[in-house]
Amino acid sequence: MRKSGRPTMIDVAAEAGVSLKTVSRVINTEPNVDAAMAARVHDAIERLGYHRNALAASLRSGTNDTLAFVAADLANTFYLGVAAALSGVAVQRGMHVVMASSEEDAAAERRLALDLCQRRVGGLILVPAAWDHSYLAREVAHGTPVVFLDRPGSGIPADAVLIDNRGGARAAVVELLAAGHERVGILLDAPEIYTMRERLAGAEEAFSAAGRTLDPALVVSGLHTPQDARAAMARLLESSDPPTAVFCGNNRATVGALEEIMTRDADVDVSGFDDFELSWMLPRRIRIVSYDIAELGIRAATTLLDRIASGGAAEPSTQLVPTALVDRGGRLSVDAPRLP
Amino acid sequence: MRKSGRPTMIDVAAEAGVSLKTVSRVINTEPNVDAAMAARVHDAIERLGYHRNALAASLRSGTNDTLAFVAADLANTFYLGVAAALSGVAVQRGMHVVMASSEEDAAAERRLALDLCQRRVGGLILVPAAWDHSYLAREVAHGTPVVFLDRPGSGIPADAVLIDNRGGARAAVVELLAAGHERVGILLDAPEIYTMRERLAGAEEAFSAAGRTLDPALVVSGLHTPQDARAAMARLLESSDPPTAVFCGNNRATVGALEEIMTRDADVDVSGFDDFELSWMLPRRIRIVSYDIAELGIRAATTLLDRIASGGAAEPSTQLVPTALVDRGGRLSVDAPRLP
DNA sequence: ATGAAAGCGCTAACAC
DNA sequence: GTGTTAGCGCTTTCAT
Repeated sequence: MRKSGRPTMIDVAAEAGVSLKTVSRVINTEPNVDAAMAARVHDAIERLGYHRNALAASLRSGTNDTLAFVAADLANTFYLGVAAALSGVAVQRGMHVVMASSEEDAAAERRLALDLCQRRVGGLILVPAAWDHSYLAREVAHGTPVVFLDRPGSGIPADAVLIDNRGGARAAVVELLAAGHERVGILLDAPEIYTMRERLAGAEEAFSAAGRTLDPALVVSGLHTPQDARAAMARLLESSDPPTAVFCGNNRATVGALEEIMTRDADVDVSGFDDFELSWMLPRRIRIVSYDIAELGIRAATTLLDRIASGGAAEPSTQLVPTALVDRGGRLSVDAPRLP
Repeated sequence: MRKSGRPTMIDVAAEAGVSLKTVSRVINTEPNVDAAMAARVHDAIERLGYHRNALAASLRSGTNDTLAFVAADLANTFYLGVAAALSGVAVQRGMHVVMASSEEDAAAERRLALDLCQRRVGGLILVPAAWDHSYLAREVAHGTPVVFLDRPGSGIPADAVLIDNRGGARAAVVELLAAGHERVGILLDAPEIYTMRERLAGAEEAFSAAGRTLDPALVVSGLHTPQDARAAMARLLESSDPPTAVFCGNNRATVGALEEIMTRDADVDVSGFDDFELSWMLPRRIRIVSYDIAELGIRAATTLLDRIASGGAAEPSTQLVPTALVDRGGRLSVDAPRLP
């Protein structure tokens, strides 16, 4: 019997008067087991309060039913939404999800990712904070598939699930230009961030398509908080030739810009990437490049699970989640999105 | 060498020309290892691209550096905030966090919790969806500590980290009564939810303290979405003797009530439990029972980690995270909270 | 349809 | 200081 700890399969086998292997067969619902024998085993399991040690099973079989999600910032609702969606898909398919946050730090990402591989997770979903991911080459080669989310990775064969950043930004700016705006400000987070570069590129494409060029004086980068964005917006509005419209590269920039604009009651059209909670409650109408956050998580999870199931034969793919330009604010709509 | 898979400690030992145990010592930075030997081992590790198999280590040692967090609803920003805080504390102390969501379903909670115990997680942080947790008695007895979060559990010795629901609600309603409101509506989610019962009890305490009693006609329960709350608010406002103030039991109720009140431009004081994003941006002043979500996660994680470290000797404790009654909306404040 | 034996990769006792 | 020997609890051969 158990010496001090939990009951093991051996204890169950002894209790049921069968062999170890029979217990294993019953627990894993393998075929070719006598019903009466199975019943005896189940009885013994019940009596002993036995629970299978998944660690041991995983060690022996080499399989693992845990996925890992390394986000760039788990405190961000975006990644949290992704995590929830991921988790839902995984649990539905009998797997679990470990989550961790790199806090946008390349070294932390590397440490976490390798640490999770040490735990022999079944696969890795990674929001790149690092530039180069060849440090994962061995893990991928040894059968731990990786899916990049939100930003592309490099250095290893891996699938990627991204947002159509360029297309979404282009559509938003095309609209501003079509509305006759001559001076359009652009507020962005750090250019080191992939999505910011793509969104800026999208804005530039819109200008090119209109046969115009973006005024560098109206592009402000490195805005990390709404406060940064608010200050930047203030400077733009106080300049000699202020913008009449602004495109914001993410929801923090949008909120900051709005705060300044609303405080001044300035006449500036606002368009921004990323929806945010209660955006529909804003007293002023704005346009938002919106997309389905859950869709991102669902696609990443299914892509990873499929690759695990298939053994990783197929070519790495890159999926783009589409965006939509929508109205927010300006009225209290009845079909407001549910507060999570 | 490796037959097909990853290199093992044995491979490293062979490569470095030392024994298995020496490699183990080097990897676990045990004392009493010759520096030169350690260097040789590190070289071999580097050459082979060896990564320790944490599963095997955990199986053998019986310890596990993964914590599990079973939330009631991972799509809720509240639990996500908790999860992020938890995760931060855990990673800081060299542990990982697995997250799962019971979706407020007792059976799902049980399945998930036991499943995670099968994985021999080091400890469990649980938001109870079930009423009875004696199904975990064996796991707790076998050394898997449990901490209940947000709601108390039952049937097992376990720590709990809760919000001061009663105190917060009482303070909010005391204030409404002190402001001279004769008729105060109360909007709540399902009474099956512990926090709702506590918050209602707090409201009742406030009435008692004022020598008054709550009018049952003004208490509406079972409001799960903002839409439900909005409809309930509409009914209250259309009644023959409508309330002049309303206390909302959670942020969904607050948002729904506000939507109806703002649409009608009704003169109703609003006070609600739970802060929410952009609440400061509301065009109308409200009062919010606020608390530090991260604090909840941090306390739960440290409590669990301490219990794991101490072997679980101490008596189970219950901690109450304090609340504060704060102003929201009514103006654009400069010190707006950061958008996550 | 069932069982015996081997071993997954590592750590914990003991030797030396 | 270092090596040798046992297992952790399970799944996987392979035999019966």
